Amino acid sequence: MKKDLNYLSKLQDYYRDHRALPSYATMADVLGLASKSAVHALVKRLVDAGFLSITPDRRVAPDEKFFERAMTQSVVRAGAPGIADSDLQDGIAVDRYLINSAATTILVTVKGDSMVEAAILEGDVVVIDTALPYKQGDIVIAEIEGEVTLKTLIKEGSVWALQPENANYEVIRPEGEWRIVGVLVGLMRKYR
Amino acid sequence: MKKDLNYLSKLQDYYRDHRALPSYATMADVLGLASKSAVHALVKRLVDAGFLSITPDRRVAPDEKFFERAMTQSVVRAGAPGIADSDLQDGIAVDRYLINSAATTILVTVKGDSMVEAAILEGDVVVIDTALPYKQGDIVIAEIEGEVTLKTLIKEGSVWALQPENANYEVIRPEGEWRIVGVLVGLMRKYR
DNA sequence: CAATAATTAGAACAAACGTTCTAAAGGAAA
DNA sequence: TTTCCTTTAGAACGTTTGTTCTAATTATTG
Repeated sequence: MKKDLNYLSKLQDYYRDHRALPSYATMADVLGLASKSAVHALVKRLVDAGFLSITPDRRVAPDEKFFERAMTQSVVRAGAPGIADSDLQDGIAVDRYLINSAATTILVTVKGDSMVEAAILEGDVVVIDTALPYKQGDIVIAEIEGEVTLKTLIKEGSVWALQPENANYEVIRPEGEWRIVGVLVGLMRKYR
Repeated sequence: MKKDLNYLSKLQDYYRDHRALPSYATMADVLGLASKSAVHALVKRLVDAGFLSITPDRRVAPDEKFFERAMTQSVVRAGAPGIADSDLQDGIAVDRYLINSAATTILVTVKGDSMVEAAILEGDVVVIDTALPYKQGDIVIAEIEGEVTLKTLIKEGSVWALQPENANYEVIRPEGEWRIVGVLVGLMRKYR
Protein backbone atom coordinates (compact mmCIF):
# COMPACT_ATOMS: atom_id res chain seq x y z
CA MET A 1 0.00 0.00 0.00
CA LYS A 2 2.98 2.28 0.48
CA LYS A 3 4.15 1.13 -2.92
CA ASP A 4 0.80 2.01 -4.41
CA LEU A 5 1.57 5.69 -4.02
CA ASN A 6 4.66 5.10 -6.07
CA TYR A 7 2.58 3.52 -8.79
CA LEU A 8 0.15 6.38 -8.48
CA SER A 9 2.73 9.02 -9.15
CA LYS A 10 3.85 7.17 -12.26
CA LEU A 11 0.27 7.22 -13.43
CA GLN A 12 0.14 10.92 -12.62
CA ASP A 13 3.20 11.46 -14.77
CA TYR A 14 1.66 9.52 -17.61
CA TYR A 15 -1.50 11.51 -17.23
CA ARG A 16 0.47 14.73 -17.31
CA ASP A 17 2.09 13.69 -20.56
CA HIS A 18 -0.96 12.35 -22.33
CA ARG A 19 -3.97 13.86 -20.57
CA ALA A 20 -5.44 10.39 -20.31
CA LEU A 21 -4.81 7.19 -18.44
CA PRO A 22 -3.62 4.14 -20.36
CA SER A 23 -5.12 0.70 -20.74
CA TYR A 24 -4.28 -2.03 -18.27
CA ALA A 25 -1.72 -3.50 -20.64
CA THR A 26 0.26 -0.32 -21.09
CA MET A 27 -0.23 0.47 -17.41
CA ALA A 28 1.63 -2.72 -16.66
CA ASP A 29 4.31 -1.50 -18.99
CA VAL A 30 4.50 1.95 -17.46
CA LEU A 31 4.48 0.66 -13.88
CA GLY A 32 6.89 -2.18 -14.44
CA LEU A 33 4.36 -4.87 -13.69
CA ALA A 34 4.30 -8.05 -15.71
CA SER A 35 0.65 -8.94 -15.51
CA LYS A 36 -2.62 -7.22 -16.13
CA SER A 37 -4.14 -8.86 -13.10
CA ALA A 38 -1.70 -7.02 -10.86
CA VAL A 39 -2.79 -3.82 -12.53
CA HIS A 40 -6.38 -4.82 -12.09
CA ALA A 41 -5.88 -5.25 -8.37
CA LEU A 42 -3.93 -2.01 -8.11
CA VAL A 43 -6.61 -0.04 -9.90
CA LYS A 44 -9.22 -1.44 -7.57
CA ARG A 45 -7.18 -0.31 -4.58
CA LEU A 46 -6.72 3.16 -6.01
CA VAL A 47 -10.40 3.41 -6.86
CA ASP A 48 -11.30 2.44 -3.31
CA ALA A 49 -8.87 5.03 -2.00
CA GLY A 50 -10.48 7.75 -4.10
CA PHE A 51 -7.64 8.37 -6.51
CA LEU A 52 -9.19 6.80 -9.57
CA SER A 53 -12.63 6.12 -10.90
CA ILE A 54 -14.11 4.04 -13.66
CA THR A 55 -16.12 5.60 -16.46
CA PRO A 56 -19.35 4.07 -17.74
CA ASP A 57 -17.46 2.31 -20.51
CA ARG A 58 -14.98 0.88 -18.08
CA ARG A 59 -12.11 3.25 -18.64
CA VAL A 60 -9.86 4.33 -15.84
CA ALA A 61 -10.16 8.02 -15.07
CA PRO A 62 -8.68 10.25 -12.40
CA ASP A 63 -10.83 10.95 -9.37
CA GLU A 64 -10.76 13.82 -6.87
CA LYS A 65 -7.67 12.86 -4.97
CA PHE A 66 -5.72 12.13 -8.13
CA PHE A 67 -4.87 15.80 -8.43
CA GLU A 68 -3.70 16.28 -4.91
CA ARG A 69 -0.07 16.93 -4.25
CA ALA A 70 2.03 16.24 -1.25
CA MET A 71 1.99 19.33 0.91
CA THR A 72 5.16 19.13 2.87
CA GLN A 73 5.39 21.13 6.01
CA SER A 74 8.48 23.21 6.33
CA VAL A 75 9.61 21.09 9.19
CA VAL A 76 12.17 18.38 9.05
CA ARG A 77 13.18 15.82 11.58
CA ALA A 78 16.75 16.43 12.55
CA GLY A 79 19.06 13.88 11.03
CA ALA A 80 16.40 12.59 8.72
CA PRO A 81 17.63 11.87 5.22
CA GLY A 82 15.02 14.03 3.63
CA ILE A 83 12.04 16.19 4.11
CA ALA A 84 9.43 14.52 6.20
CA ASP A 85 7.38 12.67 3.66
CA SER A 86 3.74 13.40 3.89
CA ASP A 87 1.24 10.81 3.04
CA LEU A 88 -0.46 12.25 0.03
CA GLN A 89 -3.46 11.64 2.20
CA ASP A 90 -2.83 15.08 3.57
CA GLY A 91 -2.16 16.47 0.18
CA ILE A 92 -3.93 19.38 -1.29
CA ALA A 93 -5.45 19.68 -4.68
CA VAL A 94 -3.63 22.56 -6.31
CA ASP A 95 -6.76 23.53 -8.17
CA ARG A 96 -8.90 23.62 -5.14
CA TYR A 97 -6.31 25.43 -3.15
CA LEU A 98 -6.57 28.42 -5.43
CA ILE A 99 -10.03 28.20 -6.85
CA ASN A 100 -13.23 28.13 -4.89
CA SER A 101 -15.87 28.55 -7.51
CA ALA A 102 -14.89 27.60 -11.01
CA ALA A 103 -17.90 29.31 -12.48
CA THR A 104 -17.00 32.78 -11.24
CA THR A 105 -13.23 32.52 -11.37
CA ILE A 106 -11.04 33.85 -14.12
CA LEU A 107 -7.30 33.83 -14.59
CA VAL A 108 -5.49 36.91 -15.79
CA THR A 109 -1.84 37.35 -16.64
CA VAL A 110 -0.23 40.38 -15.01
CA LYS A 111 1.34 42.97 -17.27
CA GLY A 112 3.66 45.65 -16.00
CA ASP A 113 5.27 46.34 -12.65
CA SER A 114 2.71 48.53 -10.95
CA MET A 115 2.18 46.04 -8.12
CA VAL A 116 5.73 44.97 -7.32
CA GLU A 117 5.56 46.28 -3.80
CA ALA A 118 2.67 43.93 -3.16
CA ALA A 119 4.91 41.09 -4.39
CA ILE A 120 3.03 40.75 -7.66
CA LEU A 121 5.33 40.61 -10.66
CA GLU A 122 4.94 40.85 -14.39
CA GLY A 123 3.96 37.47 -15.78
CA ASP A 124 2.25 36.28 -12.63
CA VAL A 125 -1.15 34.73 -13.17
CA VAL A 126 -3.73 36.10 -10.78
CA VAL A 127 -6.87 34.28 -9.79
CA ILE A 128 -9.85 36.59 -9.79
CA ASP A 129 -13.26 35.93 -8.31
CA THR A 130 -15.87 37.96 -10.14
CA ALA A 131 -18.67 37.27 -7.70
CA LEU A 132 -17.10 38.32 -4.43
CA PRO A 133 -18.04 41.58 -2.72
CA TYR A 134 -15.11 43.98 -2.58
CA LYS A 135 -14.09 46.43 0.05
CA GLN A 136 -11.44 49.01 0.73
CA GLY A 137 -7.97 47.53 0.68
CA ASP A 138 -8.77 44.65 -1.64
CA ILE A 139 -6.66 44.14 -4.69
CA VAL A 140 -9.01 44.17 -7.65
CA ILE A 141 -9.11 43.98 -11.41
CA ALA A 142 -10.78 47.08 -12.77
CA GLU A 143 -11.87 47.86 -16.28
CA ILE A 144 -11.44 51.51 -17.15
CA GLU A 145 -12.54 52.56 -20.60
CA GLY A 146 -11.80 49.18 -22.06
CA GLU A 147 -8.50 48.74 -20.30
CA VAL A 148 -7.93 46.25 -17.52
CA THR A 149 -5.64 46.89 -14.58
CA LEU A 150 -4.79 45.29 -11.29
CA LYS A 151 -4.68 47.75 -8.40
CA THR A 152 -5.50 48.16 -4.75
CA LEU A 153 -8.95 49.56 -4.17
CA ILE A 154 -8.96 52.55 -1.83
CA LYS A 155 -11.41 55.18 -0.77
CA GLU A 156 -10.58 58.86 -0.78
CA GLY A 157 -13.29 60.49 1.21
CA SER A 158 -16.35 59.05 -0.43
CA VAL A 159 -14.92 58.24 -3.85
CA TRP A 160 -13.20 55.04 -4.89
CA ALA A 161 -9.74 55.15 -6.37
CA LEU A 162 -7.15 52.69 -7.55
CA GLN A 163 -3.74 52.64 -5.99
CA PRO A 164 -0.69 51.05 -7.60
CA GLU A 165 1.74 49.34 -5.26
CA ASN A 166 4.76 51.01 -6.77
CA ALA A 167 6.08 54.40 -5.73
CA ASN A 168 6.71 55.32 -9.36
CA TYR A 169 3.03 55.26 -10.25
CA GLU A 170 0.23 57.62 -9.36
CA VAL A 171 -3.12 56.84 -7.86
CA ILE A 172 -5.76 56.41 -10.53
CA ARG A 173 -9.01 58.37 -10.08
CA PRO A 174 -11.25 57.17 -12.88
CA GLU A 175 -13.54 59.77 -14.39
CA GLY A 176 -15.26 57.99 -17.24
CA GLU A 177 -16.95 54.62 -17.28
CA TRP A 178 -15.33 52.04 -15.11
CA ARG A 179 -16.18 48.98 -13.11
CA ILE A 180 -14.60 46.37 -10.92
CA VAL A 181 -14.28 43.05 -12.67
CA GLY A 182 -13.36 40.99 -9.67
CA VAL A 183 -11.32 40.57 -6.53
CA LEU A 184 -7.90 38.98 -6.26
CA VAL A 185 -8.17 35.67 -4.44
CA GLY A 186 -5.00 33.89 -5.54
CA LEU A 187 -1.80 34.10 -7.46
CA MET A 188 0.52 31.74 -9.21
CA ARG A 189 3.95 32.19 -10.62
CA LYS A 190 6.09 29.95 -12.74
CA TYR A 191 9.85 29.99 -12.55
CA ARG A 192 10.74 27.54 -15.31
CA MET B 1 -17.39 21.58 -39.84
CA LYS B 2 -19.55 24.01 -37.94
CA LYS B 3 -21.30 21.01 -36.51
CA ASP B 4 -18.00 19.62 -35.29
CA LEU B 5 -17.77 22.32 -32.64
CA ASN B 6 -21.14 21.17 -31.44
CA TYR B 7 -19.86 17.65 -31.14
CA LEU B 8 -16.77 19.00 -29.42
CA SER B 9 -18.71 20.70 -26.68
CA LYS B 10 -20.61 17.51 -26.02
CA LEU B 11 -17.28 15.77 -25.63
CA GLN B 12 -16.18 18.55 -23.31
CA ASP B 13 -19.29 17.99 -21.25
CA TYR B 14 -18.58 14.31 -21.05
CA TYR B 15 -15.00 15.05 -20.10
CA ARG B 16 -16.10 17.42 -17.37
CA ASP B 17 -18.27 14.71 -15.90
CA HIS B 18 -15.85 11.81 -16.13
CA ARG B 19 -12.36 13.30 -16.52
CA ALA B 20 -11.83 11.03 -19.48
CA LEU B 21 -13.01 10.68 -23.03
CA PRO B 22 -15.14 7.70 -24.01
CA SER B 23 -14.61 4.98 -26.58
CA TYR B 24 -15.81 5.40 -30.14
CA ALA B 25 -18.91 3.38 -29.45
CA THR B 26 -20.09 5.43 -26.51
CA MET B 27 -18.97 8.58 -28.31
CA ALA B 28 -21.46 7.69 -31.01
CA ASP B 29 -24.01 7.32 -28.28
CA VAL B 30 -23.15 10.61 -26.61
CA LEU B 31 -23.03 12.53 -29.87
CA GLY B 32 -26.10 11.00 -31.41
CA LEU B 33 -24.26 9.32 -34.22
CA ALA B 34 -25.25 5.87 -35.38
CA SER B 35 -21.94 4.57 -36.59
CA LYS B 36 -18.44 4.32 -35.27
CA SER B 37 -17.03 5.26 -38.64
CA ALA B 38 -18.66 8.67 -38.36
CA VAL B 39 -16.99 9.06 -34.98
CA HIS B 40 -13.73 7.91 -36.45
CA ALA B 41 -13.89 10.61 -39.08
CA LEU B 42 -14.93 13.23 -36.55
CA VAL B 43 -12.08 12.39 -34.23
CA LYS B 44 -9.64 12.67 -37.09
CA ARG B 45 -10.96 16.12 -37.87
CA LEU B 46 -10.70 17.23 -34.25
CA VAL B 47 -7.22 15.81 -33.97
CA ASP B 48 -6.16 17.71 -37.09
CA ALA B 49 -7.68 20.86 -35.63
CA GLY B 50 -5.68 20.49 -32.41
CA PHE B 51 -8.55 19.72 -30.06
CA LEU B 52 -7.84 16.07 -29.50
CA SER B 53 -4.87 13.79 -29.60
CA ILE B 54 -4.33 10.06 -29.61
CA THR B 55 -2.34 8.35 -26.87
CA PRO B 56 0.23 5.65 -27.63
CA ASP B 57 -2.38 2.99 -26.96
CA ARG B 58 -4.86 4.59 -29.30
CA ARG B 59 -7.05 6.31 -26.77
CA VAL B 60 -8.59 9.64 -27.48
CA ALA B 61 -7.29 12.37 -25.20
CA PRO B 62 -7.81 16.12 -25.03
CA ASP B 63 -5.16 18.25 -26.69
CA GLU B 64 -4.11 21.84 -26.06
CA LYS B 65 -7.07 23.57 -27.64
CA PHE B 66 -9.51 21.33 -25.82
CA PHE B 67 -8.91 23.42 -22.69
CA GLU B 68 -8.58 26.66 -24.55
CA ARG B 69 -11.24 28.42 -22.57
CA ALA B 70 -9.60 27.56 -19.31
CA MET B 71 -7.26 30.52 -19.12
CA THR B 72 -8.40 33.97 -19.93
CA GLN B 73 -5.93 36.37 -21.41
CA SER B 74 -5.71 39.85 -20.01
CA VAL B 75 -7.40 41.29 -23.01
CA VAL B 76 -10.88 42.59 -23.10
CA ARG B 77 -12.97 43.66 -26.01
CA ALA B 78 -13.86 47.29 -25.60
CA GLY B 79 -17.48 47.69 -24.70
CA ALA B 80 -17.88 44.03 -23.96
CA PRO B 81 -20.02 43.30 -20.95
CA GLY B 82 -17.29 41.30 -19.30
CA ILE B 83 -13.95 39.70 -19.67
CA ALA B 84 -13.90 37.07 -22.36
CA ASP B 85 -15.75 34.33 -20.61
CA SER B 86 -13.83 31.39 -19.35
CA ASP B 87 -15.37 28.18 -18.25
CA LEU B 88 -12.58 26.72 -16.19
CA GLN B 89 -14.46 23.55 -16.82
CA ASP B 90 -12.03 21.87 -14.56
CA GLY B 91 -8.90 22.79 -12.76
CA ILE B 92 -6.50 20.79 -14.81
CA ALA B 93 -5.18 23.85 -16.51
CA VAL B 94 -4.11 25.27 -13.18
CA ASP B 95 -2.58 22.04 -12.10
CA ARG B 96 -0.71 21.56 -15.32
CA TYR B 97 0.46 25.12 -15.25
CA LEU B 98 2.47 24.70 -12.10
CA ILE B 99 3.51 21.09 -11.94
CA ASN B 100 5.52 19.14 -14.47
CA SER B 101 6.28 15.89 -12.76
CA ALA B 102 4.10 14.74 -9.92
CA ALA B 103 6.60 12.21 -8.72
CA THR B 104 9.36 14.71 -7.97
CA THR B 105 7.31 17.71 -6.94
CA ILE B 106 6.71 18.82 -3.38
CA LEU B 107 4.93 21.80 -1.95
CA VAL B 108 6.40 23.78 0.91
CA THR B 109 4.89 26.63 2.88
CA VAL B 110 7.16 29.63 3.23
CA LYS B 111 8.01 30.81 6.71
CA GLY B 112 9.58 34.16 7.41
CA ASP B 113 10.36 37.17 5.29
CA SER B 114 13.84 36.42 4.06
CA MET B 115 12.77 36.40 0.41
CA VAL B 116 10.47 39.41 0.25
CA GLU B 117 12.64 41.20 -2.27
CA ALA B 118 12.15 38.28 -4.61
CA ALA B 119 8.41 38.78 -4.17
CA ILE B 120 8.05 35.67 -2.03
CA LEU B 121 6.05 36.26 1.12
CA GLU B 122 5.37 34.41 4.33
CA GLY B 123 2.58 31.93 3.79
CA ASP B 124 3.22 31.49 0.10
CA VAL B 125 3.29 27.89 -1.05
CA VAL B 126 6.27 27.16 -3.23
CA VAL B 127 6.41 24.35 -5.76
CA ILE B 128 9.72 22.54 -5.58
CA ASP B 129 11.10 20.07 -8.09
CA THR B 130 13.50 17.73 -6.35
CA ALA B 131 14.90 16.20 -9.51
CA LEU B 132 15.97 19.26 -11.44
CA PRO B 133 19.64 20.23 -11.77
CA TYR B 134 20.38 23.52 -10.07
CA LYS B 135 22.73 26.29 -10.98
CA GLN B 136 23.89 29.63 -9.70
CA GLY B 137 21.06 32.09 -9.30
CA ASP B 138 18.35 29.49 -8.80
CA ILE B 139 16.12 29.81 -5.81
CA VAL B 140 16.39 26.55 -3.91
CA ILE B 141 15.24 24.79 -0.80
CA ALA B 142 18.26 23.77 1.23
CA GLU B 143 18.48 21.60 4.29
CA ILE B 144 21.15 22.75 6.72
CA GLU B 145 21.64 20.69 9.85
CA GLY B 146 18.04 19.65 9.89
CA GLU B 147 16.61 23.04 9.07
CA VAL B 148 15.01 23.90 5.79
CA THR B 149 15.27 27.29 4.14
CA LEU B 150 14.42 28.91 0.86
CA LYS B 151 17.25 31.01 -0.53
CA THR B 152 18.98 32.02 -3.72
CA LEU B 153 21.90 29.79 -4.59
CA ILE B 154 25.07 31.75 -5.30
CA LYS B 155 28.71 30.96 -5.78
CA GLU B 156 31.43 32.82 -3.95
CA GLY B 157 34.60 31.88 -5.72
CA SER B 158 34.32 28.14 -5.79
CA VAL B 159 32.04 27.62 -2.81
CA TRP B 160 28.29 27.62 -2.82
CA ALA B 161 26.40 29.93 -0.51
CA LEU B 162 22.80 30.84 0.16
CA GLN B 163 21.64 34.38 -0.23
CA PRO B 164 18.47 35.77 1.32
CA GLU B 165 16.56 38.30 -0.76
CA ASN B 166 16.18 40.73 2.10
CA ALA B 167 18.74 43.34 3.04
CA ASN B 168 18.22 42.60 6.74
CA TYR B 169 19.61 39.09 6.44
CA GLU B 170 23.13 37.85 5.92
CA VAL B 171 24.42 35.41 3.34
CA ILE B 172 24.53 31.88 4.72
CA ARG B 173 27.77 29.97 4.24
CA PRO B 174 27.01 26.48 5.50
CA GLU B 175 29.84 24.73 7.27
CA GLY B 176 28.35 21.48 8.48
CA GLU B 177 26.25 18.96 6.59
CA TRP B 178 23.90 20.45 4.09
CA ARG B 179 22.21 19.61 0.84
CA ILE B 180 19.88 21.08 -1.71
CA VAL B 181 16.44 19.59 -1.53
CA GLY B 182 15.08 20.99 -4.75
CA VAL B 183 14.68 23.94 -7.05
CA LEU B 184 11.85 26.46 -7.03
CA VAL B 185 9.68 25.99 -10.09
CA GLY B 186 6.45 27.65 -9.06
CA LEU B 187 4.62 29.59 -6.42
CA MET B 188 1.09 30.08 -5.30
CA ARG B 189 -0.46 32.53 -2.93
CA LYS B 190 -3.92 32.73 -1.51
CA TYR B 191 -5.54 36.01 -0.57
CA ARG B 192 -8.76 34.76 0.97
C1' DC C 1 12.03 -18.22 12.79
C1' DA C 2 7.16 -19.76 11.07
C1' DA C 3 2.54 -18.18 9.83
C1' DT C 4 -0.39 -15.23 7.58
C1' DA C 5 -1.84 -11.73 4.58
C1' DA C 6 -1.15 -9.01 0.52
C1' DT C 7 0.72 -8.65 -4.33
C1' DT C 8 2.05 -10.35 -8.54
C1' DA C 9 2.55 -13.69 -12.59
C1' DG C 10 0.55 -16.12 -16.17
C1' DA C 11 -2.94 -18.02 -19.05
C1' DA C 12 -7.60 -18.06 -20.83
C1' DC C 13 -11.93 -15.99 -22.56
C1' DA C 14 -15.83 -13.36 -24.22
C1' DA C 15 -16.78 -8.73 -25.11
C1' DA C 16 -15.45 -4.51 -26.88
C1' DC C 17 -12.03 -2.09 -29.32
C1' DG C 18 -10.42 0.91 -33.41
C1' DT C 19 -9.94 0.45 -38.28
C1' DT C 20 -11.38 -0.07 -42.95
C1' DC C 21 -14.41 -0.61 -46.71
C1' DT C 22 -18.53 0.48 -49.78
C1' DA C 23 -22.72 2.74 -50.23
C1' DA C 24 -26.16 6.03 -48.87
C1' DA C 25 -27.37 10.59 -47.28
C1' DG C 26 -26.70 15.43 -46.74
C1' DG C 27 -24.97 20.33 -47.99
C1' DA C 28 -23.15 23.88 -50.83
C1' DA C 29 -22.78 26.17 -55.12
C1' DA C 30 -23.79 26.54 -59.97
C1' DT D 1 -32.41 21.10 -60.96
C1' DT D 2 -27.31 18.82 -61.43
C1' DT D 3 -22.67 18.36 -59.87
C1' DC D 4 -19.28 17.87 -56.44
C1' DC D 5 -17.69 17.17 -51.90
C1' DT D 6 -18.34 16.09 -47.14
C1' DT D 7 -20.40 13.46 -43.68
C1' DT D 8 -22.81 9.33 -42.02
C1' DA D 9 -24.50 4.39 -41.98
C1' DG D 10 -23.61 -0.28 -41.79
C1' DA D 11 -21.08 -4.43 -41.80
C1' DA D 12 -16.81 -6.94 -41.39
C1' DC D 13 -12.06 -7.70 -39.63
C1' DG D 14 -8.23 -8.81 -36.62
C1' DT D 15 -6.60 -6.90 -32.32
C1' DT D 16 -6.90 -5.51 -27.76
C1' DT D 17 -9.69 -4.90 -23.96
C1' DG D 18 -10.94 -5.83 -18.90
C1' DT D 19 -12.03 -9.74 -16.14
C1' DT D 20 -11.30 -13.99 -13.77
C1' DC D 21 -8.92 -17.92 -12.14
C1' DT D 22 -4.99 -20.51 -9.81
C1' DA D 23 -0.34 -20.55 -8.47
C1' DA D 24 3.84 -18.30 -7.24
C1' DT D 25 6.00 -14.70 -4.91
C1' DT D 26 6.69 -11.06 -1.67
C1' DA D 27 5.61 -8.36 2.80
C1' DT D 28 4.05 -8.23 7.17
C1' DT D 29 3.28 -9.81 11.76
C1' DG D 30 3.82 -12.39 15.92
